[in-house]
Amino acid sequence: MLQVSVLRAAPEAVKQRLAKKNFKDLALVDTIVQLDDERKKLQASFDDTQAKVNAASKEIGMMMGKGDKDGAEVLKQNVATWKQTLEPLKEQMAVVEKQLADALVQLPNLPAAEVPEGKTPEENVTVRSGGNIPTLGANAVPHWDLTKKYNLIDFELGNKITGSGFPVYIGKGAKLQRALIQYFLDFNTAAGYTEYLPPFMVNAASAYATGQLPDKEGQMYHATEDDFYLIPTAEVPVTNVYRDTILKEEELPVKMTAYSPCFRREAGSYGKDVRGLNRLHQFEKVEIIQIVHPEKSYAVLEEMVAHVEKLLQSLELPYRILRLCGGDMGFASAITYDFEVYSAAQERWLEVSSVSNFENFQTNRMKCRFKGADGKTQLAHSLNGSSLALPRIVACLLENNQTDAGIELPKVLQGYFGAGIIDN
RNA sequence: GGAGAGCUGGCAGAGUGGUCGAUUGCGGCAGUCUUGAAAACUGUUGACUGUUACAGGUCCGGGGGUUCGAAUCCCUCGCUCUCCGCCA
Repeated sequence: MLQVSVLRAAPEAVKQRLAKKNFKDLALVDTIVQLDDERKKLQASFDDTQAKVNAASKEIGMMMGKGDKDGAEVLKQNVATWKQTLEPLKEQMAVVEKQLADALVQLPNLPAAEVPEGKTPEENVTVRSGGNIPTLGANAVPHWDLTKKYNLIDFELGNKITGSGFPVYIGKGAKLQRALIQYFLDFNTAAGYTEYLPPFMVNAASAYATGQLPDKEGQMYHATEDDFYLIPTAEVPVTNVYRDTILKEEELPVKMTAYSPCFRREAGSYGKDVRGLNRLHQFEKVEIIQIVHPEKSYAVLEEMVAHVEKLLQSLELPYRILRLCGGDMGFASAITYDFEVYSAAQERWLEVSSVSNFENFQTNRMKCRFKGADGKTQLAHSLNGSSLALPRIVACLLENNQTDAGIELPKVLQGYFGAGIIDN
């Protein structure tokens, strides 16, 4: 959530930047400043009266001590009168504060200067690409045929047990998942990330802190009996490690990585987009998260992009890195790089990672701060990225590396998988 | 699931109706001493809000209540610990 102080300082500049993000309701900025004015006015009036009540109460105590019951009685009358004016003020404040908070959470984060203009995915900018797009033989097939051929994943069985979008990994398919998770975690911890294994359900406060609530409530599975949400990404529990925390400056940067299954309701998608492993209700993902000094967050962003790129290179997959345009970026992000790998049999690019700098948008909501060398407390910056999401990586590994003998695995996975090829 | 105890500042731990936003110790920071460090001594050290700066206001697990006045009394919710039961 944006800081009101930022809006107050330069409302017109804020509107311009919001417009870049394709945000329509720009008048909301003025509304928020007005509500904040009103809030301050009410608060000042309330505080003044409260101060009088406090002073009088103290005096009553002293009078009682001296035995001046009559004097105390007079003051009690005064306090009673003041308190009557306090009640309506309190109610008005509650209303204004609620309106202010409701309005504030509707504003998305401001895009960074280097975010390209644009409204649709077509306007994203390709930063660079790497790897080789393979030329497949005439008998090459998409991954949903390969998983059947080698008995790696049973989608229909998942339908029976749970519903569509909940695949069942079997035999070598299950082992490949385990190999990838372990490889990704090892790759991340080798780069200095501390591994976490977080809860897969969170309470509402945690979901609110990372911005899943209130805007994306419908996208999470909700266990209503206990009011817990199944996590849509490890970002939610792991970022919340530092909710309501004041770090010491020397504790930064905080680097965390976590594997978790991810649960997404993702209603309303059809056809080829959701076939096979392209879009699921449950999938595996390894996430990286950093909490850093505000002055360093953009350098760290580049570091994280390079990290994910190195990981993709080690998997020998053809990839490209996109800088998302303003209109295609997420709500909380100031800048986002998407990583896509090329699915040779489907002949399309699939998103496998998204690396973002949230600046202080998340940390403001979470109250994640640090105490600087000057003794001042200020908000930290947070960043995260997938490193990596499994299903589409698996889709590309299977499709791009299919041969008559079986699926050839990249070198880095062979030790983890225990073989160099997936065959019958 | 049953019974009991508890939740106070980074940590430990006082405080049971009135100058308490909170004694004290540890830790942190600054200084004295020292070639330097340690020890010792002295001072300092919560967050939020508000103001140009003061002042002022709020916060003792969350919420509500009693009272002129609540960390302290009452209600309620949450959590932690101990014992018993059950259990991967």
